Amino acid sequence: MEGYPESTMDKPHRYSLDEQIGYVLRRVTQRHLSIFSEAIPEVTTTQFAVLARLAETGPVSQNHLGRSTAMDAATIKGVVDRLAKLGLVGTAADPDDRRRLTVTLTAEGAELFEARKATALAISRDTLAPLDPAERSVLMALLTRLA
Amino acid sequence: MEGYPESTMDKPHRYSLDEQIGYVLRRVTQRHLSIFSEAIPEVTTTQFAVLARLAETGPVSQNHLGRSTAMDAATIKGVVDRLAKLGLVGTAADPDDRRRLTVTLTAEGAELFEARKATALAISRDTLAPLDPAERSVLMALLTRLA
DNA sequence: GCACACTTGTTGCCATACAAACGATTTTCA
DNA sequence: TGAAAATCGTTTGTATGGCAACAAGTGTGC
Repeated sequence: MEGYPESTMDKPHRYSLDEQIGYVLRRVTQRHLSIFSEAIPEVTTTQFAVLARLAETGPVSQNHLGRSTAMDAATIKGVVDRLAKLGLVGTAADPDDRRRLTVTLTAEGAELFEARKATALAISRDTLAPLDPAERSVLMALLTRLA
Repeated sequence: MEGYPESTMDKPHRYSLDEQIGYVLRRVTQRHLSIFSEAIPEVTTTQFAVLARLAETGPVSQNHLGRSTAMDAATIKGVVDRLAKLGLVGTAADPDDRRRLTVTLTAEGAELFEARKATALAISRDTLAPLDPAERSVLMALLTRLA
């Protein structure tokens, strides 16, 4: 029971919303999404994540793509559908496994990703702008351990 | 380095999705939401945030409540509607300003909040569990500066 | 006193996010 | 081999979260 003043026994448990990790995470995420959509209006953050992963790994099944981008099967389906409608990815049946749907980056998708890559990196920097370089490293290291 | 000039020099700009702040934030948030819904299935994180704020400040207008919990006017309406359906908050017209809708914590709402307060604090601790106390303080301080 | 600007709440649309249920297919193993 | 288990994609339902447009009410300046 070490390290938590204000709790553990029979104390009143003051609850300060503004100091809760979940609330702070939500606000930081909101700010980041705002910066992103301002700089890259063509696609959303999750859509861009899918493009980035496809550019990294090449064609993969839809389910596998979802797992590698931290998306539920239902969620990745919606994202892929919208990217397909935008012409940025294509889908094809897998001849070896008829359950599988292989997702591929189209030429337009690859082009858009390459064209916005530098901007996306700038967005990450802008999100972390209030911190100095050393603090950014610390934050990223700590956050990564919570993921 | 102002603006988003496509690329400062002509560097290749490697883009690693897993090292981007937005992606890490999303994954940490997912883990937190999972811990929360497991421990407090009755309401969602945003709904609990509204209960907490109401418990702190007493009755307020719906719009003001939204601003003080970082929610869009459209979002806070949905949250209040669902909390009202659960009987945890009540709404009443403001006699002085007929546009205003005053939101109040009901007895059940106040009771639920008091009963789950300690659990909610435990959820915050669980989310930060992979870090030691000193690291938790650093993370919260840095994150707060990004909000 | 009155046009104009602002605020408040509402609605609709789109995009995640997850749970649950389902059909089709593939794999496993008794 | 053949039934059970696992996987894959889909659909539905619920809940955020943002944007845009809107009506109604309030306030201000002239």
